[in-house]
Amino acid sequence: MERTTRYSKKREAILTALRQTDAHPSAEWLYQTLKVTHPDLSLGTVYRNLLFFQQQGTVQSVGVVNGQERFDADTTPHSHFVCTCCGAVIDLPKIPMDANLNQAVQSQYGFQVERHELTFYGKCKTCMQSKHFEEDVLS
Amino acid sequence: MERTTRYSKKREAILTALRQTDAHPSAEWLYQTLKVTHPDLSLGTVYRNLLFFQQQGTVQSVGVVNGQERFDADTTPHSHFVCTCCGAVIDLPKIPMDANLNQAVQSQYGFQVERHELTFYGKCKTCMQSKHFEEDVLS
DNA sequence: ATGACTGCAAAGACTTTGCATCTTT
DNA sequence: AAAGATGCAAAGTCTTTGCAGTCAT
Repeated sequence: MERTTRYSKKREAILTALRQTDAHPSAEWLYQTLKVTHPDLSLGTVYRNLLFFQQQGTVQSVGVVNGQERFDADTTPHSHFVCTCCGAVIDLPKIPMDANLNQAVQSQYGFQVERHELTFYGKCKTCMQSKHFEEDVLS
Repeated sequence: MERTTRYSKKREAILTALRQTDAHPSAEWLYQTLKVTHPDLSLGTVYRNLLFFQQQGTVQSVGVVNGQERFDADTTPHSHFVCTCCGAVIDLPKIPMDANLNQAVQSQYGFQVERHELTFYGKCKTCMQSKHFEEDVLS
């Protein structure tokens, strides 16, 4: 039996929120943001729909930052910068991904490569300017 | 006051175990492995020492795979392959990292870039050969 | 009506932490 | 003796899940 998909107001709201931000939010962020307009939203629903979108290919995880998984509605290949100080995840459209690398790994190692991620780590502008020498939140 | 570091048998064992494998193990893996020779080892100690090594720069995290953080005692820049089927993390020494990219991001975006990671995702040879069409364990 | 979707809360998984004890220096 | 390191267990976070009720088709 094929499992059918039905419309859901919450699901639509979650995807819309994810598409309207470039913050690569966590489940918690989406939950807090959407609770304003959808007071009866449940955190479990956010998690369930994020999983749904990932299986659908609509949304991709950009990894775990500071213990929280972060999501991106832009599934086209692009690299990211992660601030080890504040945890911000920022798109780097000017740093292109090399699609040939997948093939290179595939032929040199014999793996079946689906995609790759290019992620930079360091301090974002805001954190660079902060006079306080605070500890990085990331290892 | 400066905090001094003292020798510890357990700490040495943890680092040695991490250096002797290329499996990019999790804390749990190290704990289970070392419990054989160090029956009184505690999982908390493994976590505490992994944090210690990271702050020291001796060990690096290669990210969270399947909910578990994975560690690498090889801190020289190199790329990785993550099997989305079995969770294996494999070094790709033949796929070099481009050290210039850090500088490129730094000058084009104004961030203070410390390092970058290049990670490929797909199926390893073992999982490719498995006749069973099992679900990927990763999203 | 059927079965997908949700809220709620409990459970699960991984990691951190407090405190008494043991070790290193 | 002083202070770091550990064991143990409790606590803390983030995520998943069971179930009864709700909603879309």
